[in-house]
Amino acid sequence: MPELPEVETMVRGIRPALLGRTIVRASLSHIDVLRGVTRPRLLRILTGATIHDVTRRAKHGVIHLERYRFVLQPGMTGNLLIYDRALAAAESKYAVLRAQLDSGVEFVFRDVRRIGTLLLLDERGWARYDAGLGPEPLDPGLTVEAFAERLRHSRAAIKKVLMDQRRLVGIGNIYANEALFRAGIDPSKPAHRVSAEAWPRLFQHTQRLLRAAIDSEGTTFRDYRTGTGQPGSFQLELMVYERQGEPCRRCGTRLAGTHDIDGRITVFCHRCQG
DNA sequence: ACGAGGTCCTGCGAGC
DNA sequence: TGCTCGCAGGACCTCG
Repeated sequence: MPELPEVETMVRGIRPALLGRTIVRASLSHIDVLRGVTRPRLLRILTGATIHDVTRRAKHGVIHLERYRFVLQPGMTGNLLIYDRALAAAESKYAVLRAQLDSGVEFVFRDVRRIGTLLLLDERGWARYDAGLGPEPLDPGLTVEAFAERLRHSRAAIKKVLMDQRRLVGIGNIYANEALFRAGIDPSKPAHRVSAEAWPRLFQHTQRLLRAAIDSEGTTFRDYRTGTGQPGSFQLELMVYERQGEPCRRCGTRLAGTHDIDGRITVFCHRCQG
């Protein structure tokens, strides 16, 4: 489930191969991933386009073309991949978008479940898209005050608020669970009741967690791979996610699992996250 | 304005 | 063995 660290890793992985390259041929196997653009139009614009930059915004990859930004939202099982060889049958089966570069390398958006989406935005569209997203948690300009201010007014559970991309981007279910454990905050606590002294802790642990996960090239359970096809390794460092029923790594208490918040699996330690 | 809940997708594993 | 069903969840939508 690509969240900020996974998308950052994929973008870093594909960037060197894409930078300055021209797309000589493009194909799209399913149109249900497209938003606001038709297949003929997308392929017409991609073909012959030169890639000026590849960046990340929130949990999305952004391929900068001359007049457009091509936004790839991996969703749950989406991958941004570079191949310097022919694809095996199993690899091409789920290759939703394929783009041959003038270097001979192939860029692929692979997505088994196709919850992922593709957007082609002009400058106005990009501005609207960007404005609808919250700040980047690793932006050096983001202060603890601004972080807390954006989250603390909601009456919803802090875990749900932390995952709300309009308030703060990049955090999904895995890192929300992990950040709240590391900060010692009960995931079900309404955000407006989180204590003043807990916000700096949450801010610091969230940043530290995301940086560590990037260093480990993300968390791989099943589908996620780096831009060059390697699994990440942060799954080895998870404290709570996928560990319900197992002992807390800090105090040994049996970790609780619940679907009570936003219908998503929440794992936490009753003792460490009182 | 805000929050809750439904929908899209397919592979996988549990249960019968 | 072979089937059904529930679940995984990011983004987006509608409804209250």
